[in-house]
Amino acid sequence: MEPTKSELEILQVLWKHGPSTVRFVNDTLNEEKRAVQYSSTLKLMQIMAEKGLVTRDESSMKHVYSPAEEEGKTKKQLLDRFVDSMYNGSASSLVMQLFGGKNTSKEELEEIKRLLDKLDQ
Amino acid sequence: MEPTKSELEILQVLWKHGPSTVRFVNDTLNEEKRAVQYSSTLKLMQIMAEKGLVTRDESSMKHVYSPAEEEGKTKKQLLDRFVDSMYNGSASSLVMQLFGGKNTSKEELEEIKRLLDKLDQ
DNA sequence: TTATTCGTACGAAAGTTTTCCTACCTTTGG
DNA sequence: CCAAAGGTAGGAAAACTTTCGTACGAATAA
Repeated sequence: MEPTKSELEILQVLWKHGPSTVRFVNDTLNEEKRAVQYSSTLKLMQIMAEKGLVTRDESSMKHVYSPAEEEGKTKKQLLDRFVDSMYNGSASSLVMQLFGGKNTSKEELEEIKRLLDKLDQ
Repeated sequence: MEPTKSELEILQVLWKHGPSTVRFVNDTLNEEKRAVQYSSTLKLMQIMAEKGLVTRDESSMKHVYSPAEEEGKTKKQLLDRFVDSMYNGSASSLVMQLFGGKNTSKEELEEIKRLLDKLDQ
């Protein structure tokens, strides 16, 4: 299923830091993103567990939540959806949009091409 | 302001076909996307006019709606936001995600590199 | 032991987005 | 002229997302 905006923020924390408690996720969100109450984060993570976006280990009193899907898999899925809805499925259109502006340096373009070369082998 | 998902669908129709009536947009959505009532599309487009996402010409009885912003400008904005929230602002991460999978052909990669070369000049 | 702290669960409510019913006006075809 | 078709406006409601107060049990420290 599709994570919402807030759910995605929580997933990012889990992907970055590994299996975590609600307390940890909430603290991280408050540091890195925005003020939010513990009970709000808890609620959201409970909903995510119901939806199957995360799993949770209830063996200890402090439940430990883990992402249900790999970061790459979920992100690729969201990216593909984005490309479909915005660029009619054309990845190269997206790339042009991304680098077509004036604010892309020669160096950055070279870097990208180098990365693409690696893929090519 | 940020278009919502449905609003974006409407903008896409307007960008693709130029200034249009509600009737035309609604028909197009029903053909290309999903079943939706005329009055729903109307309402949405009225809201978009209020928000300033579209302008409308009321001189005729059939109001004609136009996108307020250029397609490229809006899309670049949304794309940048996407890169920020998903890839921590790293465009090359996104590109890797996009082409990193097994399902990218050599030809497609070459095509992309050719396009990047053009930008480089 | 007992008060405090920390955890979960639940429900309500607020905010946002989407949908559509209905009233009412204008245009059009017969 | 009159009925039918097609247009806008507005409000209500449904659906979805987000927030948080509160109850209550478990752990902890004094």
